[in-house]
Amino acid sequence: MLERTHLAIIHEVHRLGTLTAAARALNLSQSALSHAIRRLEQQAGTALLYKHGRRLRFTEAGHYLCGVAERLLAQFDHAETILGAFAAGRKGSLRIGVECHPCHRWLVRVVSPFLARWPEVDIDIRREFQFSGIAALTQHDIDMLITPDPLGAAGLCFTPLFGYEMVLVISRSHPLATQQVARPADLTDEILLSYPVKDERLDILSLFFTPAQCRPRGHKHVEDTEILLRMVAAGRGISAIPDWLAAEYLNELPLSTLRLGEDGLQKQLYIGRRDKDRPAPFIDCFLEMAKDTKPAPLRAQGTGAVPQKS
Amino acid sequence: MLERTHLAIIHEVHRLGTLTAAARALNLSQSALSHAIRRLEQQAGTALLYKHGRRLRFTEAGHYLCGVAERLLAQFDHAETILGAFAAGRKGSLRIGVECHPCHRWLVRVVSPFLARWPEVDIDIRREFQFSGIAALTQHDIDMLITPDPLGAAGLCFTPLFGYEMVLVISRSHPLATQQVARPADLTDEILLSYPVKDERLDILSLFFTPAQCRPRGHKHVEDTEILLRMVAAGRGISAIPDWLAAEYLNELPLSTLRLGEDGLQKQLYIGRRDKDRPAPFIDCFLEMAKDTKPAPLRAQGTGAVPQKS
DNA sequence: TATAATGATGAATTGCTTTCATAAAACCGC
DNA sequence: GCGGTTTTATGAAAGCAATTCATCATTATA
Repeated sequence: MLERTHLAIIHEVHRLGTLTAAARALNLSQSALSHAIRRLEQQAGTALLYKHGRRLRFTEAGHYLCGVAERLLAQFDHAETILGAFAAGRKGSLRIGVECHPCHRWLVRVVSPFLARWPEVDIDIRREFQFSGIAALTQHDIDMLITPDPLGAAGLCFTPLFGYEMVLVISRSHPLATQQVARPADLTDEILLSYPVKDERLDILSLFFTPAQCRPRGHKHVEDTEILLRMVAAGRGISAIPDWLAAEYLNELPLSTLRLGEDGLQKQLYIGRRDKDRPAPFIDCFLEMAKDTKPAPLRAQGTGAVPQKS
Repeated sequence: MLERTHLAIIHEVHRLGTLTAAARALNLSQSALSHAIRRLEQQAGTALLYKHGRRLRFTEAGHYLCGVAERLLAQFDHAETILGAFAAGRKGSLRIGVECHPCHRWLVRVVSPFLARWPEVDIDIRREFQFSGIAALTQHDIDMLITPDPLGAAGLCFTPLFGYEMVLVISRSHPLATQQVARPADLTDEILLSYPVKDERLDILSLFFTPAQCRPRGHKHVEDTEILLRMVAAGRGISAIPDWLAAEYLNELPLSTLRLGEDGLQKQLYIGRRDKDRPAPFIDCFLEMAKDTKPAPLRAQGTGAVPQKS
């Protein structure tokens, strides 16, 4: 069986011209090389080298193998370099799951500088999970989960990123736009626009409407934030989004924000990972960068909700 | 050091899912694989596999190595196949030296069918040698030499291919065109046209003029047979070429051929090789095909020389 | 022609790989 | 939940293949 050592021997003999020199270069005895080549020749069934004077020359088969050696040895070396990068924690991939739909905008602000700092790390962002984000994390489908709902599961740990408030967005021409606070009963005649997520994962339903035992008149799913907010601005529905996300659109679109209930709908974003993951420097770094990247808070405005400390 | 066996193990574990199955496939014990992987991981400084339930899953580094394995193992397999072809004598290269300029036309008639029969054999034809063709053969610069002058040298052997006669070619309108035989003294006023070869290697000089102690009025070198013969046909000189080569042009060009001296200038073409060369089937085959490819003899014609038995 | 350099070879040794025996963990069916 | 089964991990012993050592043969060099 052709082995890497054989290729190394062939290569060095070709490079240095003599067995003796090649042996020195490989920290082996001349005898070892002679034996090794002989064995290889017997296995291959063809000569690779022949004596010419007191030096060695390559047969055709030997020359061929020489070319193979050059190519393969380079690939071995490269593979070991990459493996070294893995070992040093420079290289890797980070599959990030996001359970919070509007977080995408914030996430790209973390990812861009991260990619610049860790050129050998690949990032993959996933938003769809077969069961839940937590399950995907435990099953090693993803390496990190960004979620507002840190459901405990064995072997996972969650780090808080920042707090925010879910606010109601309505058209600026909406009758309620003059109020500061919205109550469930005020909204029973509205159409709720939300990301395409199961009802139980929509805070405005589970934490606002349901406790008050009422619900909006209708509910439609919209995939894209921009489109969702334009529909709200056009008076075709209401929605609940994080305050910092609303902040980004208040100048662009005729929107107003209202607090959801007296105390507001306070949330916290978490980043979760597996406890036992080998501590890769770039993972820690991603965490640091994520923690340091706070979204711009919602500026207080006439008809808007008061922003929360984050 | 990353070895082929490591790659094979990684590959089989990936393919079959469990160490036990991979061990069976590799005719090794499960323990051997476990130890081998552990060693590799320690050397690499990074985990490659981790337990997930009672099975194994790949880490990122492991996955990377898996890709490396797939590529490298394929290359190893391919290299061994090629080596097998060398061993079986299907593959190789044949560097053929030609010391007889006009033989090129004959040689292509041998080479074309040979290449079709031995698709894995490369042929390289060389006509220029640093010293001589014989030297090139002994020094392994070429593997075969086609020459009319089998100068003995230790370790070489020559096989006769066919006999031929060097004939004088002159323009059909030349005064001598009516004769059958040319004598040196008849040609002292002519311009000799020859291939660009040293004088001592020109038979018409060393075997025809020099013994008669005379020489042609002038001597010019022409590289290309076609051009050389067109110049002869135009009356701008005379030349000596093999009878079978002349035969090919007698219909196309207004040429006449004359015997050089009473007995003609008889030659024999040989193919030489090194004694100790491993007997590659394709080399023997080339020899057979060369022996079987006789050039078309010169048809007897009114003003031409009588063709020799070959 | 003596000398140095190089490769080849056989026997002894070394060292790595493999196996064996066994433990530990995890899944499966009842 | 609890044996039974499947799978990996591990330490010690065994086996085997690669390496070395000592030496010879050959060839180039001064």
